Amino acid sequence: MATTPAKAAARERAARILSALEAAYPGARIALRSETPFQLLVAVILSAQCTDERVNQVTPELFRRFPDAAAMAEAPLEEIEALVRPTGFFRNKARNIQAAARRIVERHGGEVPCRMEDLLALPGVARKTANIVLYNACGRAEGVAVDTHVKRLAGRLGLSAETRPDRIERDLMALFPKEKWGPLSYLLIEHGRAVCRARRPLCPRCPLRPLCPWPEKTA
DNA sequence: ATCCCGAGGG
DNA sequence: CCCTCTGGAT
Repeated sequence: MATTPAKAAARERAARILSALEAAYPGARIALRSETPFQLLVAVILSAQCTDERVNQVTPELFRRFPDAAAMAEAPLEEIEALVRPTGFFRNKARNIQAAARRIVERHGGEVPCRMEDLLALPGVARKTANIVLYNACGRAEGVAVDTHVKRLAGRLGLSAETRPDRIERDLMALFPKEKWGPLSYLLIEHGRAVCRARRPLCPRCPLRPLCPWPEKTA
């Protein structure tokens, strides 16, 4: 594999950032609650532009009524809409959840497929959602889940100068070893929530301060 | 680029 | 009021 001193230096810096994150957030992992791969998929679809806490408030009742793909495929759409309304975008989310459930029943025997190509073919599922399902339900990461937190932190930390999620993901995949792709998302998300917040980032108490090129806005 | 969409913080 | 929260489809 061809490499350059600049790329090696970038990976070295990325490794230091990763070590600091692992030390600061030893328990970082997915916060969405689910019992099965299908429930995980539904929870991730619901998490778009919504806090995971709110998703966890609606999923217990949703999964009690429609626990698997077969049940969700037959559910009255209005009922799904009513149950997921607090998460926002409820019509799109309900429609996508049911359409995905039907496709899973018809083409995958009722079980969430563990192939990237099959996941991306599900309505409402793009790389961010597929990456999370692959890592958490299938036990292997084929990429880095780039959500709003990862996007923001990658920019501030100088890990990527891109704005498109797929390009940010490509940059992160080049910077970190494959076995870190899965955990990396949760470390960045945890840090993004606790310290490197979108609005008033807490730079003075940031464990990554010496490694961060972002100009501090707070004193 | 725009739309979908609710809830909470400041 | 404006911004943000684990996006995706048109």
